[in-house]
Amino acid sequence: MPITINDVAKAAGVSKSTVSRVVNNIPVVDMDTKRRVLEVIKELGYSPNDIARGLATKRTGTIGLIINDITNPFFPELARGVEDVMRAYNRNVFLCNTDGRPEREASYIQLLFQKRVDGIIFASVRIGTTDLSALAKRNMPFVLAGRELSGHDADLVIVDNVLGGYQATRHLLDLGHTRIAFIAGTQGVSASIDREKGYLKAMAEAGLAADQCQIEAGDFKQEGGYAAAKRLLQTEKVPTAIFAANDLMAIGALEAIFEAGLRVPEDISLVGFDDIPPASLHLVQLTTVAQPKYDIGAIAARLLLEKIESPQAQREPQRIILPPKLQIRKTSGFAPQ
Amino acid sequence: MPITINDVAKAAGVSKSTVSRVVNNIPVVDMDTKRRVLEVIKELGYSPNDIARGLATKRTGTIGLIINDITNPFFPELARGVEDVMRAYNRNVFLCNTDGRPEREASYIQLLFQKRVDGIIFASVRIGTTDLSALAKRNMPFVLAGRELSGHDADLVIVDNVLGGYQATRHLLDLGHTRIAFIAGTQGVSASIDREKGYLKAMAEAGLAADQCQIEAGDFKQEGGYAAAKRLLQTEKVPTAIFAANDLMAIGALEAIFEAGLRVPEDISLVGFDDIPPASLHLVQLTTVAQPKYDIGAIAARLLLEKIESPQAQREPQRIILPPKLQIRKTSGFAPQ
DNA sequence: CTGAAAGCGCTTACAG
DNA sequence: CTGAAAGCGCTTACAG
Repeated sequence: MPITINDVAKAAGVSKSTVSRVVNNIPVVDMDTKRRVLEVIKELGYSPNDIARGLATKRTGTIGLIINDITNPFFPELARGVEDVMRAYNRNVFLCNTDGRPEREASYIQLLFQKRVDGIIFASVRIGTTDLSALAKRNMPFVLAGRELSGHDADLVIVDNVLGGYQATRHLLDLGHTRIAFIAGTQGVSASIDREKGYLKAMAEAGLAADQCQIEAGDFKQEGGYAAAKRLLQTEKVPTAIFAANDLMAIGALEAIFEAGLRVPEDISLVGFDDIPPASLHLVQLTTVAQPKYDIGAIAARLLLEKIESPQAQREPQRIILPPKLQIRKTSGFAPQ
Repeated sequence: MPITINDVAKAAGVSKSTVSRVVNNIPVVDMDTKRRVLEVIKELGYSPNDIARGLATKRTGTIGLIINDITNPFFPELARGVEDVMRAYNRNVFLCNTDGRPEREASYIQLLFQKRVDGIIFASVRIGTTDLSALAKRNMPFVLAGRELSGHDADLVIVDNVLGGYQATRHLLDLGHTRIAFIAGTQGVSASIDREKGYLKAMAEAGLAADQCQIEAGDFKQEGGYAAAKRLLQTEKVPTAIFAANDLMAIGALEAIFEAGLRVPEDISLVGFDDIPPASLHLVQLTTVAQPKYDIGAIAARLLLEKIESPQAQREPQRIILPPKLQIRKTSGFAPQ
């Protein structure tokens, strides 16, 4: 049996109240008794039961991190960001993969409720409205990371997707391209919509009308990027540059381009978004718009801790918008004549 | 305030004992009262407090997953494996990154104790002996995934590293190579030692004496592979093939080889180990020995659940050895004349 | 500065 | 089949 606060109290000749006070560093207790209790704790190897503490205080020191899939290279860095700050505050984080499936998200939220987590971070997942009201009903603190939630202003931290899309397109325009295609991400997702906005804005500024824009549907996955690029290469006016709404699709597009026997960037330039680790591989060298993935996670974690610490503070939801950073590598070059 | 078992009991006109019984599906309770209680539960939206339950039962339904770094592409799949089976059993998993630092590992173990996890999975981390005795003292169920622990036979699930090393080397020998170098992983780690054993065995079988083997020190990281390959390329007898103890180092080696102006596989063949996602990228196409990463995680999770469910069963520790699979891609070819 | 007591929300023998 | 009671290991007013 693990030893409890009672064992310590008995051995130190004090009440468990005092033991509790020294464990929680409540300054009232006498120097000498504190020392004695501390000694006994060390001697017995006592470590407090956070479950019992959680029942008494209604704080468990745990949070949930809900993501699509840790196997998608966008997420590990973000997860590290949240874990690192949570660890610094002695919090533990539950890893929850939903694969973007609403029923899984709902059941995970339910499970996290039962585990009485102190809060939840939703990273790049779409939250259903029923889930949202469930969160509200329980008064569960949460923050959004990497994706907006239309029609609901929650605390969130994201990159400036419009600006990022603009930067990518601007870069291509500066290289002399005019036939620039855009491969969109999953339909209806704010990240894709905003990157597209940036693309359209840059195109318009360059005097290229909307009907000169080519937008191809994608899904944020490698296969979707591959298929979209394939379609683009079969159009009458093959673009000289492609901006893909994320790196996974850009990598898929790269494959399609090579299969078609074209060179990058001599024949076609390519720009992605995210800067996932494979993008910087020596063999890939993808030009892309980097998101501060680690920071997104870390800042979201700090924001959540704030909300947990001062739940009564009915302050406005915070929207933290981080700057994207164009990372020029080898897949973008001057437009062919 | 969230509603409790007492609220349900009152509303249903029964004692909380019966509510508890229907919640836990204990078959004794009468059909009608069960139905009534179930109705009230639905109506009130009651969900049991797992913290309180945990205090009473000494089971929290949580486990810890201790890994080096989720950002290392080896781990996400393994983590998915454990999470998927834990989710299927309504368990939650705490993600713990240690970066291989012993003090972090120790403090995480401590934290997980306090959270009263039901068990711990250690994936590819070295467990210190003090940590080991702490686990034993607390009677904490644990299993090892992906790495052995010399001098202690715990439950573990790993790939057959000796066989994998043998397969990789054999493949190179079959292609006519004789000057085959090996880039080792972190010193003293069983995975590296065993892969080297497989390498030496294959070399010996081919009649190549130990003094014809070139072994270069590495660290399982990309930079280490890069540096090791650089050194190999500067030796008198540049090898015609390199077997790196993992893919990250193989990718680093690839970079060094290209920088030296050599072609792969025409000038040098390269084989890795693990089959991490970047290895299969169209642009990389690394020949490698695949580990069933997902399965390692999933099987470790099942093993841990077994241990948790029947702690008294003093059965022998189980050693589950999974077969590796040679994945031939584009970085290995016939030896040059 | 310290202790006794109540309470957090469950489970589980023990009676009936 | 059901309920009253004790207990899980803490915290936290409340007295003193």
